[in-house]
Amino acid sequence: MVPRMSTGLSIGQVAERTGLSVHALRFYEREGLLADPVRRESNGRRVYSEDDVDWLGMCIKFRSSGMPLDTIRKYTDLVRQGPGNEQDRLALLRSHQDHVTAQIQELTDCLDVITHKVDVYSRHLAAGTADCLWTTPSSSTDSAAS
Amino acid sequence: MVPRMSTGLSIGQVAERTGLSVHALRFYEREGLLADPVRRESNGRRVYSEDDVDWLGMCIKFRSSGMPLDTIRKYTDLVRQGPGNEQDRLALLRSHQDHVTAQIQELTDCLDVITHKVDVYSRHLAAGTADCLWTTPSSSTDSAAS
DNA sequence: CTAAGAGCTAGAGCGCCCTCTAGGTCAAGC
DNA sequence: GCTTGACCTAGAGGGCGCTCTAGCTCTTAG
Repeated sequence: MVPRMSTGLSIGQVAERTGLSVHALRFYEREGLLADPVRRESNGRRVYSEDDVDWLGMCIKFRSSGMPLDTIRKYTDLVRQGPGNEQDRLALLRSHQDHVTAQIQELTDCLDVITHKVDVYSRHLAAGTADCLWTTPSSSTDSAAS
Repeated sequence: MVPRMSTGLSIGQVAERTGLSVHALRFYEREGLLADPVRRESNGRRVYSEDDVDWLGMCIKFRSSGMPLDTIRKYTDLVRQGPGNEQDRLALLRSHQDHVTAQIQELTDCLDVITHKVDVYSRHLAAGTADCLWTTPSSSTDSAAS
């Protein structure tokens, strides 16, 4: 089943497309993160399909939203096992969805704090570059901005 | 029994309040993340002030929004140096603000992908638990959900 | 014929951020 | 007096996610 011979990509090409390093690609493979085993040329070189690239794209999304490699492997295993475990996949995805949502919330909270500090400093700097204010390096220095 | 004066907290109490471990608190201190040196009792034990706790709270916000310890240390150094470097502090904060904004964007994108997959699986599971569909464990298995 | 360049494997190394251990002090309670 | 528990220091250890090295094979261009 080689749907498209037309696109058989070398590891270097996949690295370029995905932004992952060749090292990372081999590493991901060793770690069992690829849905199906990468084909090899007669000389042993990896040949990636478009599906592989798509899958890697999904892995990258998972990773960049903080899913540990271990969890990606679990998901991959489920998919590899084939039909019948969709509720497990769904549970895993939902769990991650919750996690990402929580992360966004957390970051949004942090952003509020940071933005507030930025505003305080901006205003402080705008209102007189002369440093007549701010004479005490004590507690008020920064906590005023918090 | 350590009901101190209104402000004078042991490392254990600070750990409890902040959620950091006592190890982490000592580690942060070693790493120069505290605005002013922690006071000590005569016996050498740390005594934290409310300001220290506030500062730590800010560090935690920084950390949980992905600021490396190194950057927190730089910020701390600026604050410790006292007035006169507000534009530097502001630059650092703005830079982090951008970073956090980008992270939120990234996570939001990931969440879209994940939510889409969740929807696909939900629909699939809702529409017949019988697994008459989904017969091929080949490419369509998961990429259909992507 | 040679050299460059891409690929291969196995495994070591690294950066970050804690976390834990060893070995000790001190204060309070039984 | 002895144990318990919170604290101390210095430094080792560990998890994660890559990244890099060593030593090799091929293929291709000059």
